[in-house]
This record gives sequence, C-alpha cells and structure tokens, in this order.
Amino acid sequence: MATIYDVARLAGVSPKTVSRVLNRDAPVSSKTRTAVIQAMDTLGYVPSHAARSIKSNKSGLIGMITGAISNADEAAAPTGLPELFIVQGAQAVIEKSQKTLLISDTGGRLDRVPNLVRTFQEHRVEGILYVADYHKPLELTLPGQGVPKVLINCFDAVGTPAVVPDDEGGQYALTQAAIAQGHHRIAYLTLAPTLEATKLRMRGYRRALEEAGIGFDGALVQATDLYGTPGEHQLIWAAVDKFFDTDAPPTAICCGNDRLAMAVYGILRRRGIAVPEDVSVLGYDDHRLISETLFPALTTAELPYSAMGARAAQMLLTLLAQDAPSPSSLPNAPIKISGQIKTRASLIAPRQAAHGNVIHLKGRNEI
Amino acid sequence: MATIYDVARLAGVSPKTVSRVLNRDAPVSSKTRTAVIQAMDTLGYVPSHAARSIKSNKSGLIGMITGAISNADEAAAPTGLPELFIVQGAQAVIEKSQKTLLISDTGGRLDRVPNLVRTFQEHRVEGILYVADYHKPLELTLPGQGVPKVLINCFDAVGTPAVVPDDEGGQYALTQAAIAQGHHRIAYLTLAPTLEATKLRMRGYRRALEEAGIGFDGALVQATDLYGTPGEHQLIWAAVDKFFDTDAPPTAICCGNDRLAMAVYGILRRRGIAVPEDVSVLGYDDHRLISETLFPALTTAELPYSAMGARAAQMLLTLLAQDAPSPSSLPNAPIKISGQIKTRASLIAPRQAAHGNVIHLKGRNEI
DNA sequence: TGGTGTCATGACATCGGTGTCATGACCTGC
DNA sequence: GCAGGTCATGACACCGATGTCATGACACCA
Repeated sequence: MATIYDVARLAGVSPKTVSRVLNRDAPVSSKTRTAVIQAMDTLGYVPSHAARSIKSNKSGLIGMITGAISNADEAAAPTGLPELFIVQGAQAVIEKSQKTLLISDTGGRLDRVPNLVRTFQEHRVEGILYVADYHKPLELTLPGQGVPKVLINCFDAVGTPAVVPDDEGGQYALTQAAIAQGHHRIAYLTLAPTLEATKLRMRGYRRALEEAGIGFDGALVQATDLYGTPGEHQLIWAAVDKFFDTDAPPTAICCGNDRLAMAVYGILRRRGIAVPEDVSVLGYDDHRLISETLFPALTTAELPYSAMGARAAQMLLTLLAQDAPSPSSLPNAPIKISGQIKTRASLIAPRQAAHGNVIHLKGRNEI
Repeated sequence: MATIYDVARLAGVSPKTVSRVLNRDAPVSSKTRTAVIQAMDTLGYVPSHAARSIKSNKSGLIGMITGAISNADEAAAPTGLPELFIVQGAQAVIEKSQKTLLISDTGGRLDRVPNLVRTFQEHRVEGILYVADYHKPLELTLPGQGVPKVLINCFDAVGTPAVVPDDEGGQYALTQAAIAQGHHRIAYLTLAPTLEATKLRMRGYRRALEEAGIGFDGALVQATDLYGTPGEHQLIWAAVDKFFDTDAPPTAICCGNDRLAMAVYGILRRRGIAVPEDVSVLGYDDHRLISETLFPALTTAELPYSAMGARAAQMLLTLLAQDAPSPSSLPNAPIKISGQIKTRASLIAPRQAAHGNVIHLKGRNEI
C-alpha cells in the first residue's frame, strides 16, 4: 500500500505538503494541489488510520459488546426480540457521528468479555456500549477502567449509565388497552417469573387492573419457564387448559412475548377457540415478523430495542464530547425507554356474555 | 493511556525490554520480567494496536460489508432469512483465526459501499467479505483494488471468489421429499419470478417432478411478487384460491419461504382446510423462529446462511495465508452450499383420494 | 589470567503520518 | 531600494511500538 512518502516523491513535493492537501489545513498553491491529487490517485493512496491515530491520540472508534450475532438463532433467548435491533439503533447514531463502530460478539459466553474489552483497549476505543440479551442486572464487572461506558438492557449497582426498557409501563398500557375494549377477565401467560421483565410487567398488569377496579385473580396468571426447551409447548398447553377449564374463562390473554402468542394461536385453534372472536390475544415485543404475519395480526407492546440502542449511543457520544471525565451530568438511575402499543386485529371487544362472567367473577371474589 | 515508555520508566528498564516481556521473543531475566509485569498492571498498560500495526504492516483486520444490521427488520427483504446468519457463520471462523472482524453496515444503500471500502482501506484491512441480502448478481463494482475479497450470496462476471446457496438442489430435494410421501399434485407458490432463487428453484422443482414421471402443470404454480407490501396478503389469498377452485386441487403446497408458508397456514385455516391432513405445506429457509414455532411445525429446506458465511471466511483466510496474490487455486465459479431438508409435521402422505386426482390429472394432461 | 561464548539489556532507527518552526520567494509601501 | 509582511513550502521531531545491532556482565575453559 502506497504511503504519503510515495505520493510526495511522485508529486515532487514534501510529505508535509501532501498532508496539507489531504487535510486542507494550510494553503497550497493550486498547481501543487493538482499534482498531489494526481499522484494520490495514480498510486491509489489511502492514508493510514493507524499512523494518524498514533499521533493524534484519537482512534475515532466506539466498541460494542453484544451477543446479537451468535444469537441470530433468536429462539434461544428468553425474550423474543433479537438483540440486533439494539445494535441497529446504536449503529445508526454512531455512524452519523463520523465514528466507527467496532462490534464484538461474546458468543454468549461472559468469560470472553474481558478479552473483548482488552482488544478494544488495544484499539484505543473512545467508549464502550455493552448490550445484554434481555433486561437483567449486569452479571459481571466490566474491565476497562477509565473508558466511558453505557449499558444497554442491563444495569449495575454502581451507577454506570444505563438504558433499559420500561417494562412496567408497557404491560400497564397493554392491559389498559384490553380493559378499554371492555375486557375484565384478562389472563396473563408470563415468561419465567425470575426475569426482570416478568416482575416489572406483572406490576404494570396489576396496577392497570387495580385502577380499573378489577380484582386480581391468581388463577388467571400462569408462568412458562422452559423457554425454548422441548417441554415448553406442553407447558403452554397446560396453562391454556387451566385458563379455559373453569366457569369463568378469560376473554383476553396477554402473553409474555409474541412468540408465545404465536404458540397460543395454534393451541387455541386446536381447542376450537377462535381468535379474536372467542378470545383476544395480546403479545409483547412487537417482533414484526410475527406480529404482522400472524393471522389475525397481533396486538402487542413494542419492546423499543432500536430506540434504546440509539439513546444509549447518544449518551455515550455526549459523555465523550464533554472533555471533563465527570459523569456528573448523567442521571444515576437507568433511563427507561417506553414503547408504543400496537393495536391490531387480535384484540376486539369481548362477547356480551363475557360481561356476565365478570359479574359472576366479582361475586366469587367477594366470598 | 499509559505507553510502553511509562512502563519502562516505572520498571527501570528500557522500552525494548518491556517489548520483550510482552512478546516473549527474547530471554528476559525473571527478576526483570516480574518488575515489568508489575509495572504493567500498576499502570493498566495495554499495547497500542495502531503502533504495532504501523511497524509490522499487518492490521489483523478483516472487513465485512453487509446490510444485516439495518435489515434487522427482516420482513423487508425479499427472502425471509436474516443476513445476520451469514455474519454469524463468518464471524465464528474469523474469530478463531485471531483476526478481528470489522463490520460495516450499508444501511441498504449501495452508494455507501465505496465509502465503507475506503474506511476499510484506511484501517488496512487484509481482506473483505461482501454480503448480499439475498441471492443475486453483484450490483456494483467493488473498489479496493488489490484487497482480497470474497462475495457471499452474490456473484460477479469476472470470477471474484463467491459463495452462494444451492437453490436448485434445495428445491429439488424438497420436492422429492413430497413425492416420496406419495404426493403428485404439488403446488408451488413462488417468490418474485425475477429472483435468482426463484429461477433456480423452479428448475429443481421441475427436475424432481420430471424424474418422478409427474407432468408439470402450470396451474399449480403461482408467484407472489409484492413481498412485504400491503397487497401481498391479498395476492396470497388469490393464489390459494386458484389452487383450490379446481377439480384437482394440490395435496401439497411448496412456498417460496417460511414466512409465506406462515401466511398460507392462516389462509388455509380460514378456508377450513386442515394442515397437514387435507394439504401438506412446505417452506424454504428453515427460519427456525417460524418453522419450529408454527403449529404444526413446518417441513422446509434449510437456506444454509451460516455455513455460507463460514465457508467464505475460510476461503478468505486461505487466500490471505498463501503469500502469493494469485487467486489461481480458487475455482472460477461460485461455490454452491447445500442445505438440509428439515422434515416436520406439516408434511404427511396425502389422503388416498389424492391418488384418484393424480390419475384424473394425467388424463387431462394427455388431452 | 586472558580469550571466547552466552546471556541480558539498551541505543537507535524505523513505520506513516502530523505539529512546530524555519526558510525563501514575492509583494507592499515609504 | 529597502524594511516588513504574507504566502507556499520544507526540515525535523514526535507519536508508540519493534527490528537490528552493539555492549557490558558473567561464566567457562585452557
């Protein structure tokens, strides 16, 4: 690969003058400039990033640690939306900032993270974005002291800047949407109870019921915690059975994610229960491949991964822009990003009969 | 960030000795070594990749150009499987080779590619992997003369090394699988006819029929070319209508991809046609999120994206390993990668009645 | 005791750019 | 015609590593 010296020799000038043409940082006579440019493309010259960054002490690189690539096989993740959407949001922002994003995949193995950070440090990244595959507490201490970092989809106890989804708000709004359609018997088929998302969304679900004056019925909540395993489908069957083998079956079912909703569609069909005429179904994530392709299309809450990625990238760029290494201007608590409710054909008003059930239920609850 | 000089000063040795400790390329007394290591982690020293690569003239970087990130919203692509799987396969191989993969996203805009290549050249990448979003001829001339390249999912006319899916072989094997179950009336709901994949797969479909002595019936082939647009669903409805509003409806339907199959499931259900009892359904891609979650699970042909990525990465590494820049050892034609047939519940033998239909059909064809 | 060889270490140049400062050509005004 | 100023350009050092070669300490053997 040609160097600036080759160009200088060919153009009959000094390397410094070539540099001036490249950077337009000092006047160069137009005759000289032409000769230099001519020489540059005769040789196919491209300046070396390494040589520049060594002198300027700026790499222009942002590192991102994620499992999005090895997780392409998304069905393996406990929540359904691919991490890739987070990468997408962040990459779009970083690209506009004229910096280069360096993506490193963990292969799902946390023990590799220190090595990835080390590689980032060798490349002198200016900041690091750490992406978790689903909303959770950060499971390790990130090395790389002194490098600004922003966490995405996870959070730690020491106040590292973080961006997470507003799970409680999402499920709250989704439940409200069902209530607004007239539903009172709203079942909730959750993801594993230990998940951060499940805990927060359950709060949202209960709060929405409470505010509407609907009593909480534990029989309407079932958990599926074998996500992605062969036993999962049976578990979902069993949960649906429990919902419907009662006097007061639900008129709407909220599912922990869109994929779960997809499975529920198939099971309800086998049981001869029509969606949405007999029962409305609601998902979570707005994984459009599913929510828009299912028939009927799925009402769901958006898990705003792309927006989270974008927001985190902006935060990091802001951190880098302020010379002082003081993260004081940042809030201490994770930033929560809300998603929209996507209302589609799978949610309609319950049959009139459902109203009777509700009254029946209330009677039962008052015993 | 600390430099090798800082470490040397703190350890009371010369920078060169620190270098020797780092690279273990010359003997260092154990006393000195200990002092140096001590100094290194007191300072949190990490060697600069830039400084190293400038001297060695080796970057250890491989560039990859893809739209996988901005395409996360996969429904937009004319074929259903996310490009990300290609990235996954390639990244796994590159990582093992101790090189660093630099991923650049095109944002779906070809006019950005030259800039991406230029950035790669600034970083002195040793090779470039170019990934297309679906099987197609390469749509531009890649700049970056002199940098070894391998194309994935696309091909050019000048013999650039390339890796593509074996579309003909896949559809051939899939059709054979249906025939082996006793099907003779096999419909084919294709993707857009202009697609490389459609042309090749149609060949495979016809070849399988021919070899089984089954006449080709144009009425059993319908194309859907409004992929991802609002009109798409109506088009699929219309196609299914045509298949079934005849005397001799198909007993199996091959779909251009899994997503199309998913839509067909919904439509058949509305028409009261049971899958697989009344009609078997076959997909293409083995997009597991769909094929394994649909009920009944979908029989489909694997689109071997991950294997393609891995193979291409290996080819590139081989090219780099042989010092001579002669691509002579590589075949001139694109390498075709075959996928497996995944047999699942959506394909069973046709009802006995179907046999009658076949005879009926043959009669018709002979008129 | 001095010659020879091995071992550990350092001085110095170099990679490809860029910042700093110097230099020479040319123009301006008195 | 000469001081003073602007403009275009070059010489040189430096960034952080590493390759080459030199050097000094020490052990070994005759």
